Amino acid sequence: MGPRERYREQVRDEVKQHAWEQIATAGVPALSLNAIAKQMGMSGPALYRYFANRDELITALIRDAYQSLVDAVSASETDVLGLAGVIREWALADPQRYLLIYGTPVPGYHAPADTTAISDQVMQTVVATAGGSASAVHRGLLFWTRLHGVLSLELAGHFAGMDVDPAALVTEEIGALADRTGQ
Amino acid sequence: MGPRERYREQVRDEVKQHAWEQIATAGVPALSLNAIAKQMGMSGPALYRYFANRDELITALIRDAYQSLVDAVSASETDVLGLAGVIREWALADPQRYLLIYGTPVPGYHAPADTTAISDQVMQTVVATAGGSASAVHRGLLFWTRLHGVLSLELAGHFAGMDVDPAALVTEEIGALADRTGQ
DNA sequence: TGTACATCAGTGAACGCGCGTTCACTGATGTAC
DNA sequence: TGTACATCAGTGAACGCGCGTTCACTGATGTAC
Repeated sequence: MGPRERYREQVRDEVKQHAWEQIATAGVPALSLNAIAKQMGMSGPALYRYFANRDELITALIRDAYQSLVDAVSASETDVLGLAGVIREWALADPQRYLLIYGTPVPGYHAPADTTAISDQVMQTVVATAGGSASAVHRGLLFWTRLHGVLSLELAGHFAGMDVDPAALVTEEIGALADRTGQ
Repeated sequence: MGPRERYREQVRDEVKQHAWEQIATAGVPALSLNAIAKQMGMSGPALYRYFANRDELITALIRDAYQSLVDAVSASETDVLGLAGVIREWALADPQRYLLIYGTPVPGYHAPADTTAISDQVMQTVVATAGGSASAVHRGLLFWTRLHGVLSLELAGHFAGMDVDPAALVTEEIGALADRTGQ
């Protein structure tokens, strides 16, 4: 990798970093190439050296988000309950990153096929941790729906003023699943 | 209610109807007063007779969505499993209506206090149907997180190509909850 | 029943804004001899 | 080690667009006498 290529990677990373900050502040729809360029002290068109267009930048962010989740999930060798904790921590560490993947889909935007491949990897880890048998696939599915149910309502702020302990809820729901192992 | 007032209501309703169509097509962020006016054969500024600004229109939509859910939920006198079915049907009938309430929140937008009051009504029905005791509140919570877990993943298309029957999942998860009644 | 007046729906022009994206160009940087 | 050339990052101007919103105005509609 020559010096020019290395520089390209650095700038691409910096652009993505600013993109995440924008998403965190005002959501995906407000993500603007011009605004990012301004933040970086560059002119708008300069970014087109690094991303073909706005959609390609969003795609890169989604890919990174999935990859980061796969990494977090692969690195942890625990039981189902531990796995749920890892995923929850990952989501809470950067809510917008979780919501970019599992939040309300942006109408009109279609993720490229290879991101689906990465997301399957997450599911595989879930299934593997849940057991490995045929019914484990089913338990893996329940793992997802239960965790996502608590997590997405928590991140959306729907527990506000309801005296709810989301962490305890996750422990309860996923713990009950773990007890079913071997049934 | 005089004829002018009646006419106002009609136009407001028509505006909201077009707004829902726009949301269904391109999501909330793409909702535009000018575009709605054009669809109705009016000039943009005309809509300001009916809604003070864009945010007030969105608030009206959210209020209507909540109210519609409360109506659907109040009208059905069934058990927990039936209630889950009613809510799921309501969500599937108009996914964007469900997502406007329980989807990824729009950063920067804060719903007025009275919509929170209506959403509490939904929760009350859930709790009442789940039983009525103190632990029923807890079961009501689990009802929500489990149903929302399946439903939101289904609407977001995350079950695509996974050979999943969402209706069966809901039946299984909510059914298991119902069995815990009296514990 | 007919007229006079007040109310209010809707128009068109205008403002300022920021967006994505293209294009021709400058100037710095890396590379090959 | 020094020079010549090709590569490529970044600029500034420009295009067309649609947005939310304000404002002065016209013309129709309902209301009071």
